Amino acid sequence: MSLILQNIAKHIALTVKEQELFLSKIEIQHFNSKTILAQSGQVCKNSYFVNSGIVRSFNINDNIVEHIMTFACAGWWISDMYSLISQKPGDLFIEVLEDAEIIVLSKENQEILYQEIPKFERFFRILIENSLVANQERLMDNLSLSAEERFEKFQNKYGDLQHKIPQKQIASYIGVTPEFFSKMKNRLLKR
Amino acid sequence: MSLILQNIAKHIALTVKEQELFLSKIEIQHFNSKTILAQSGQVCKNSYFVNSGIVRSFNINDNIVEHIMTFACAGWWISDMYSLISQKPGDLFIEVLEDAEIIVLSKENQEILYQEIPKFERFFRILIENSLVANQERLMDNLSLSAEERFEKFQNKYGDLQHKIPQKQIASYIGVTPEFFSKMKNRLLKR
DNA sequence: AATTCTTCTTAATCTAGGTTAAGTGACAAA
DNA sequence: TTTGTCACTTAACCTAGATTAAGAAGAATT
Repeated sequence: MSLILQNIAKHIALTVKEQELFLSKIEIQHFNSKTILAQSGQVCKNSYFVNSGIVRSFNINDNIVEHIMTFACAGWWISDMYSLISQKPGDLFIEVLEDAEIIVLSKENQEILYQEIPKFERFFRILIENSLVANQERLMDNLSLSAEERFEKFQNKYGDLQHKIPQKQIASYIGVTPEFFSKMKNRLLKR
Repeated sequence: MSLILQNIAKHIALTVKEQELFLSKIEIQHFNSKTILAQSGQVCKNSYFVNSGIVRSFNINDNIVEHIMTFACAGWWISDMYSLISQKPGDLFIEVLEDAEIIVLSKENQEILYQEIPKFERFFRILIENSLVANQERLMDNLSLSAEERFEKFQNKYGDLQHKIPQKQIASYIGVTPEFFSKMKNRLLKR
């Protein structure tokens, strides 16, 4: 539970009362692997903060091909921002990859937090700024780097996550087919 | 001048006094085409709001290849978010493509606005949320769509901008070489 | 008017990564 | 124990888009 308070304390200072109010607005839940937290075609109602376990978000295009938007491990927030903001049906799935303890913050409670503790505007602004920066970097990487270089960046960003998830999901994240990823990985091992 | 007040009014309501305070914190400047507003390797000190004209941000990788992050036309904000937030040297250039009237908001004044009119936390949070969503969509498009489809999306997003800028910059935005773009365009015309 | 730059084009050739297909091993269900 | 499913591999072949190079036409400098 302290993980999320630490996460908040990095950016804003809450009084004890504010902490209590915040805690009253969230819910801790345990989800098993393969649980779907949000679905393409439906309105996303929550933000999720991962206490433990692994979660991913991805979309599926016409072809049945999955593309991973992001992974979230302990200490990360995850949601379908488009759907959450617009309250229209989104096109992301959010799925638990490894049994997880997750803090659920509903959209309504988030709005209430903004009203009751305006500092949370700042907190979430900073969170989103950081996501935006990370996302812009990833976009540029996809425009200018080779698959090998993108894999290297993935490794730096996610550390040992690579050994906890099926490798076809790493392929999907860096934007290549599982077959090509397998070939590439072997090429790298032989060096 | 009213353009930026409209832009703000879309998300937060300011009193007349607050409007005046805001206006005292910004500066209107006119820049000619080719002016560089921010440079790779330097700390970005401002956010820019385009009143008229066209601006772009891009980076240059080892090879001398440019990759366009975004275009900004009248009514759009543009900056190097990474550098602006972290106040470390960035890797984007921001350049005027067509003579422009631009509102300059310095990082310091932006921080002052947050303090004096906390509603601005909300305003910029919403702006950044929208950028994040747009950026995530573009990332997914780059992972899953062909060059042709990405061009179509560019056209939908930027309308007649395509006739105001050199076509090699469209190529750079969608992530192909100018040669390939030229070929592709002719293929499309022949349909 | 001549020169230089820049943008755009065309075409030949090349390659990173995709597609298809077949096979292996691990493990879960029946 | 068999059947199925899933993750991964290997290999042959294919293609979107890159690279290289050359030339044309307009715009900008001299």
